[in-house]
This record gives sequence, structure tokens and C-alpha cells, in this order.
Amino acid sequence: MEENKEVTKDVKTRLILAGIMELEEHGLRDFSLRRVAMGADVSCAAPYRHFRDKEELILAIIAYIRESWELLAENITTAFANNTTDRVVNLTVAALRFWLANGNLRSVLMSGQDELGEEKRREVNRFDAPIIAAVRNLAAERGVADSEELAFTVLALVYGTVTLVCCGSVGISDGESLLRKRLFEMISAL
Amino acid sequence: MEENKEVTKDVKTRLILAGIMELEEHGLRDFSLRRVAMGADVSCAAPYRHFRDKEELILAIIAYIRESWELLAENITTAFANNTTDRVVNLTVAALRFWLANGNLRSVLMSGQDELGEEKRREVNRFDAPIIAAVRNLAAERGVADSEELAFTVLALVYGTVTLVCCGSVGISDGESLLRKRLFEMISAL
DNA sequence: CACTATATGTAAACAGTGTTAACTTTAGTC
DNA sequence: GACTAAAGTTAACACTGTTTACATATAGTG
Repeated sequence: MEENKEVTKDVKTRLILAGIMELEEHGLRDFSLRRVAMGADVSCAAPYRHFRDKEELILAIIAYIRESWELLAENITTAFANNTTDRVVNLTVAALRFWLANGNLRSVLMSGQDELGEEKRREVNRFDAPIIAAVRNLAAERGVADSEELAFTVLALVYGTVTLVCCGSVGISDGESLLRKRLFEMISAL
Repeated sequence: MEENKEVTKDVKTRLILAGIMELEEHGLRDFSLRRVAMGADVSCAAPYRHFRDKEELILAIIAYIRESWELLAENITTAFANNTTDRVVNLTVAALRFWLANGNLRSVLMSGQDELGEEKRREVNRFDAPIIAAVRNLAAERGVADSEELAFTVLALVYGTVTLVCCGSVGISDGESLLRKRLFEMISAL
């Protein structure tokens, strides 16, 4: 018999998967590269054959998780193909839930003064892309000139609600319904 | 002559001040307690006579910085004592600037999945208190029933704009004017 | 095939970290 | 003065990220 554990995958993806678990278990603050290496059944120096840094592994983890978000966003986009308003609202709520479910990822990307390099910045923008696109469609439909401004307001409401829920200033369900309500108000006032 | 450096203050506040500098220079991620101790001209074990953890020192730093925010907020509140709308808007913009200027503090408090303990949560709420109070006044003036809901929307816009500016999705001046505009729109629609 | 180059793993070490334990000093009180 | 508690020190422990030197296997080339 071969190895009975799933040691089949190459080391690189094994490190990424172990890294995701590490991120979930210990958060970003206590993220230990050595523990990730152990989890992937390799020596503590092995990661450096595949990633320059601990940081680069984390970037790879982000990219990996982002794919799941893009898949989800794509599904929502097609599900509400013939209703631009609902498309925006549902994408928005989905984003809220996604960021709350992946709080660690959020702290990697939006931790503040990290001066976050160009690579990270591009990562964030990729996350926002589906919502921006949906807002652009909505703006076109309603004949709104400045769709960028509208998109930023929508995104601000999303990230703001995320922050407030994260800090416990408002419960998750209240945050969600409040977000929905404000979005509908805003859109119907266009 | 006494010591020519300002070693007069007691060790505890010296640690806090050195900690603030450490936070500004190295960010939260590379915050080194040993370096703080060196900066305060004490041994690396000395901090443990005044703080249980590295974390507790950081909490003390937060409380220290918060006082400056509360002072600022108080000034703004009295400066716009006879204009509730301007009071809310200016407090809001000041909060935006404050959080952007203290990005590290922000990442301590709102880093996401940290499960942030009751103490941290209370800290965050204390930061929000001035804005919530101002919104409550505004709501009373306009006869708006649910002032909490309104306050959360205002705060969501603040924190959302902070996030977007932090991630470089929008410039600081654009973010500020966008925030102003949306606030005025919202308030005038009451 | 022999030889080489490259990729990918390892163990061992280094400097730095948070934290603790044992010890010394200092200040105040009976 | 003797005793006690607070507040500092040094030395150590168990970690961490990262680098270096070394081993091995694989692929490509003469």
C-alpha cells in the first residue's frame, strides 16, 4: 500500500493547505512557519524551497482562498443575472459573510500601517472586483454617471459593517439586515 | 547634574512611551517587548513587573492613545455645539483621520478573528462613544426614532472608508470628500 | 553511459523573541 | 535593626524565522 495519508500532493500545495489550517487554528499573530512545515510532514527549512518568506506563503494562501470567493461571486452573479439590484445586494451580503468567516485573511490584507506592498494591494482589489462590476452594471442601467463613487460607497458599507461586527458593536444578523436596508435605500434613491 | 535624559518618569510610563515609539516604528507585527525594554533603559524582564503580558502593555498603549482622541473629540464637540449636523460630520472626518494616522492601533483592535477579549471590545466602543453621542443628538433634533441604527450606519461609513483608504482603493482626500458627501446626503434625507 | 546541473529535501546553526525563575537591591514599617 | 514587599537584575528555556552546508534524486547533454 502507498502512504495511507494523503501525502500524494506535491509539497507546495501541501504547505498551502497546512498553512490554511494553521491560519484557522492559530490566527495570523501566532502563525508559525515551522508548525506549517511539520503539518506538511517536511523539515522546517523545506518551505524556503517553494516560498521566499513566511510572507510569501501567506500571500499564496490568500490567493488560494480568493479562488473560492471568486467562484462564489460568479455563482451569485449568474444567479441574479436579470436583476441588477439584487445582484449587488446579494454579492454585498456574501462579501460581508465571507470576510467575517475569513477574519484572519482580512487582518492580513487590511491590518493597517503595514504599508502593504503592491502585491497585497492588488489582492484586495481582486476581491472587490465582482462587486465593482455589479455596481457598474447597476449604474449603467439607471443612467448614473459616476459609478466608481457609488461602488466605493457600497464597498465602504461592506467593510464598515464587517468592522463593526468584528468588534462586537453589532450582531451579525443585525449588521446584515442593516446593510441590506441601507443598500436598498441607496439604490432606490438613484 | 541629574541624568540629562528624561529618565525622571517612572518605569511604567516610560515603558508605555517607548512602546508607542516601537509601535510607530515597527508596527504591530514586529512589536518587540525586549526592544521596548531597551528603549526604556531597563532589562528585558522589567516589563513583567508592570504588565502581565506583552498584550497588556499594548492594551495600556491603546488606552494612552485613546485619551488624545477623546480630547480631540471633546474639542470638536464643543466647537460645533450649536450645529448638530456639522458636529457629526466633523467628528466623523476626525475619526477617519485618526484611524488612518494610527493604523497600528487599528490593527490591534480590529484585526479580525482575534476573538478580541472583552477588554479590547470595550476599548473599541469607547472610541466610538463621541460619534454615537453626536448622532443621538442629531436624531433627537430631527425626531428620528432609531438613533442607534443611524449611528451604526455613520460608523460603518467611517470604518469602511478607513479600510478602503488603507488598502489604497481610494486616495485619502477622495475618501474624505466622499465620506462628507454621503453623510450630508444621509442627514439631509432625514 | 558518464557527467553535469538543477531542483528539492535534510540537519544544524544563528540571532532574536516572549516568558519565567532565582537572586539582589531598595524602600518602608514594626 | 529586623522583616517584608516591591521592583529591578541576570540567566535560562522554549520557541521563532531564516541561512548555510550538505545530501540526493532527477533531467538533460556530450
